[in-house]
Amino acid sequence: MIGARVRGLREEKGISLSALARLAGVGKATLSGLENGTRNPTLETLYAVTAQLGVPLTAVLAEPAAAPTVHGAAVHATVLEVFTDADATYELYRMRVSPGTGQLSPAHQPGVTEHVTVFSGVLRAGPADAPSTAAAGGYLRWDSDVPHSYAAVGDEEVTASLLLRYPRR
Amino acid sequence: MIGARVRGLREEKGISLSALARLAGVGKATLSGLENGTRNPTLETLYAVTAQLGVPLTAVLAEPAAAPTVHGAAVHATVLEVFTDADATYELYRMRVSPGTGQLSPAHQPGVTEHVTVFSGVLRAGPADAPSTAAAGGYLRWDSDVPHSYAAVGDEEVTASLLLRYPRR
DNA sequence: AACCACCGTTCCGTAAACGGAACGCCGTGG
DNA sequence: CCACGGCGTTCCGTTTACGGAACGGTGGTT
Repeated sequence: MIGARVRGLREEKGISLSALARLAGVGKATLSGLENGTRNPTLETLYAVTAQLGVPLTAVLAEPAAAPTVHGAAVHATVLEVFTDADATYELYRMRVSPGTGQLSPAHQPGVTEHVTVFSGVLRAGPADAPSTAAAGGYLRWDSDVPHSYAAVGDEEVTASLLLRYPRR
Repeated sequence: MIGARVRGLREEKGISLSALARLAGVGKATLSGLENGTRNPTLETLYAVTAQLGVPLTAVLAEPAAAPTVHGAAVHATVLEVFTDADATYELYRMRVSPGTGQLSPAHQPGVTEHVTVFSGVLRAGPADAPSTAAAGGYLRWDSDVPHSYAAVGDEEVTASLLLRYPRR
């Protein structure tokens, strides 16, 4: 599954397995085995690869505790970073919302807030009974202790960053 | 360096190397080598150990030093992601601001905007002549075509995400 | 003292992750 | 048509991370 993430990131960059192996200074056999999950890579190997992909190691490591990716009818989100401090835990996602049907998410714990900055497209999101709208460069924030919705306005896919803040209990 | 973190976490728990190795199901030689940095562990090994320590893998992984970073007197930022679409280019940073002296950044091109979500601490930032303040969970946004400043309020380090938006010219 | 339990390191044979080279496959072009 | 280059996979010899067993050191008990 970490192999799938590496492969996904690589294909997103439009670069071949051979080229990435060359750039990262690892054997093609190594990278092939890593992507296919038939090897158990060392940190050194994994770091060489992720560094060339321009992402932190954490971007490809599955977190059993927190939901690494959130899938839904319209929303696809991948974790960029998880951060914990004395007061709260933060999860930073890269989010895509497909045009068409929206998506409804159930309520989180009280105190949880969501913060969205829109990269491209127009997003309508927030509490299910009172969503707001933001275009590229815009920002939305809401308390997510009630059911909330996400939807792309128009027929363009929305790209955004989503920050989830879980206060310490 | 990752070995030092593992050792620190283990000693924090007041548990011996032998005991942790037994719990995690790895050899004492393996754990010893890992803590002393004389081995280059596989993911499997590292995960077995961190799981017994009760921390996520990310807790012991050093921040990727090879990632592009922007340094300043008080601000330290690393790129998480760069994204380009038809209208603009976005750069998403993880940012830390040290307490004490603030930092002044020169103006960017007209139309460039900055968006900050604070993770921890209290940040005062924005146009140099009219900065705003935000605490953990707060959000700031400003047009950065004028000189702008960043400063930590109080003596706690600020952690935040910074999104820079460069409209297409 | 001797004994014991446990500590962390080192030694060593085995298992496996490594890189390089070969392989088959597929578009391009002479 | 058949080279040719680049692709991803597989084969294979080398390197090295692995666990078990020894080792010396330390503190507690009799």
